[in-house]
Amino acid sequence: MGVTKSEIYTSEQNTLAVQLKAIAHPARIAILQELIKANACICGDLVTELGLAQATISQHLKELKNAGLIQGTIEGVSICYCIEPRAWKNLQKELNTLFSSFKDTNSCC
Amino acid sequence: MGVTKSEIYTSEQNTLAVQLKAIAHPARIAILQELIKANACICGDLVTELGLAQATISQHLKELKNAGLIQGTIEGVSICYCIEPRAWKNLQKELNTLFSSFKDTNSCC
DNA sequence: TAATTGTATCGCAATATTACGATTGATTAT
DNA sequence: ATAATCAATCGTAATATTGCGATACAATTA
Repeated sequence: MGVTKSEIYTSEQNTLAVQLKAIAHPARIAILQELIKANACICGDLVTELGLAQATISQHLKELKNAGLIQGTIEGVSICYCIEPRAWKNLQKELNTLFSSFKDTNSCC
Repeated sequence: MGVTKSEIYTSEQNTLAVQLKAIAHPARIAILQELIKANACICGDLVTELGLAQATISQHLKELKNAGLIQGTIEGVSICYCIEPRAWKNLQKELNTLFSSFKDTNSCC
């Protein structure tokens, strides 16, 4: 017990949950905003930008990468991170579908 | 250690993370979709609808309520849940801001 | 080759989450 | 009042997350 019962949900619900969980942390939100703001790839500046240890940042980057939301390419000594456009837009679409499926006509509470 | 360092982030980043975490679980996504689909308040049908124990559903509902995304009103013996329109639309707006702040012009990776 | 630099991984401790049975609390019906 | 019904809470077990120091790895530079 204590483990999410993924098998009782649709794959859409599961994947949406996984991607949402990836961005549901202030550090990872901050990282994504930095990547967007830079409008370019960012290498190791994230460690100095946020107030977290290098190991912690690396772990957050790994989770964002696992969720497919960012990508990293080797750029000499360092590694270049940026948004993965396809997954980003896809998540945006999924969220938009979910949120706009609610019509405010049922004010029954 | 092991606790999120909320103090190093902006309040916007923190509240967005809290609300995202609330919907970042397949059971809670399913609950929200049920509430929306019913286009009306739903009482205890959620337990039979999803395959989870009553205590578990109640706990998920509590988390959604804590995040302000749903509201429950007493309806006789049972309790009526529905989307909280204001918080729902606000989160939609926040997410739209985040997602559309990314312009796909920086294909440098 | 050796030193340097930037990043990933390991191992650990603290805390949070998930799920559920059992119980409690509140409201309606008998 | 008593029983029935529905939901919240408690307690507990299993697992996941968060953060970081220490270390390992990879690529460049001296």
